[in-house]
Amino acid sequence: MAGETHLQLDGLEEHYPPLARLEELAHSMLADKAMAFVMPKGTEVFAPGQSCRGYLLLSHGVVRVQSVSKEGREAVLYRVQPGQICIQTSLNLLGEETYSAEAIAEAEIRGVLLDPMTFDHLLELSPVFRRFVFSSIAHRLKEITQTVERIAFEPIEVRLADALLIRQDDNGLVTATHMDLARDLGTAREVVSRHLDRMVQKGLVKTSRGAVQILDVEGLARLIR
Amino acid sequence: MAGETHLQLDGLEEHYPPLARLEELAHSMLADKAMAFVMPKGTEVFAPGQSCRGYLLLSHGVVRVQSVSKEGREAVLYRVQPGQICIQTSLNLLGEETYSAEAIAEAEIRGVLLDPMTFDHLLELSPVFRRFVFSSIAHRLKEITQTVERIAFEPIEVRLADALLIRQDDNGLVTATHMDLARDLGTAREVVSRHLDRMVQKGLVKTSRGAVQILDVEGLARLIR
DNA sequence: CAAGCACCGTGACATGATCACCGGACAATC
DNA sequence: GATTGTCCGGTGATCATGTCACGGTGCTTG
Repeated sequence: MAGETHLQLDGLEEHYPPLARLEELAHSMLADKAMAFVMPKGTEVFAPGQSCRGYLLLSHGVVRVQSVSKEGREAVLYRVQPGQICIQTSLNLLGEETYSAEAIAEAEIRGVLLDPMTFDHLLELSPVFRRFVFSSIAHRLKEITQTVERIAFEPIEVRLADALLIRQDDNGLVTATHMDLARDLGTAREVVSRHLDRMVQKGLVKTSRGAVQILDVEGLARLIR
Repeated sequence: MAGETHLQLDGLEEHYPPLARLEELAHSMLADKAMAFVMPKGTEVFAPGQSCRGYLLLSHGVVRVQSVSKEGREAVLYRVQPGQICIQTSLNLLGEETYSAEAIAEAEIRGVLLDPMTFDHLLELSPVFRRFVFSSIAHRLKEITQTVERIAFEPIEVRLADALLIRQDDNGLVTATHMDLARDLGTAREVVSRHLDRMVQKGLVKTSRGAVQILDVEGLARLIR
């Protein structure tokens, strides 16, 4: 049983080495109280109204956190990668006012769930855990700051090239509709279509229904610089 | 001496009541180790390169945190109000990569400076302090999320009306150049000038060199809804 | 008072957002 | 295999915003 629970932490430690050096007491507490979870791709980890009771430590998969406007447009704030905390939950836990962000699992996600009390205890007794939490928060804040910069200052073409490079698989294939990409960038579908057109003209990509095939990674990367 | 230091905390407690209920030990530690500071209006609290060694707890004044693009355009990320922590410093302290945000005192600021070690000790021994820190972070994250939403979804007119209402003094006077307002919104001066023109046409405001006089607060507020 | 500078106004143009609409691709069904 | 409905993508018109290149005006300083 203990072995099984310990196994659940391995994924975390792999992505965040310091967690492997957790103090004896903290480690056993984490292994004891943390509840492993698996959620399928597409799960809404948290939504504007509903609050998720606990802190999520991610070991596998990616969570997209996005804000939704009244008119239904969306923009990605940041993505939570393995080895990080989904601190958005702490907002809900602290009973802040209504909050218009939602989190969606972009792939199957795995990790552990910490109840608020255990989280607080770990903060209290483990300097290592404190560093882990704060570096996670720092990373989050940095990402969202870069999001602001991109939306405010970068032209769509650059942001689109960026999104394509991030979403490509091993073969340079991006499985996403124009609408998906538009949501990612916080813009409209037509705008994405037109820019993809230009990229096709330049021989950078090839488009098909529901997917974009990258032909020239180097060329896209040059656009960004 | 102790009395004097205690006095420095009063401002904080006033804005964040829970801090007044700090545990005995934590309170004396805070009073003992925290260094009071006063910085004049316009001080650069931290800049992209230079890192400020410590955590700032603000009791008076406002700090504007903004991001700066390569081309020199700026956009306000959020403002730190009295009773809050300037957590941006924690980013620098954690040795994250270069960071393109800067913080500027919009008025004379006062508060206390906590060295990293004391900060960590307080986190360890005081549940109240932990709640304070996390609610501060939650607030920050919420503000910056709203910033993303505003930049991505709100038309300039609305954001300008918002900025004017926020910056007005007791008499409805906004002491700022068009350029200042443009920086606030992350847009260009000309855009602000033209929108102010329209507001003048509608009788909402009156403009003069270096200042905008609000004539119809209700009208501006209606624009925002 | 002359020069310099900060502040503001303006027109032309490029880019992005919005709206309305269309046609093709795909899946499910009969 | 034909029919139907839905999702996906293309297109033109129009408006909002950003960018560029000016020019003017009032304040300040020598």
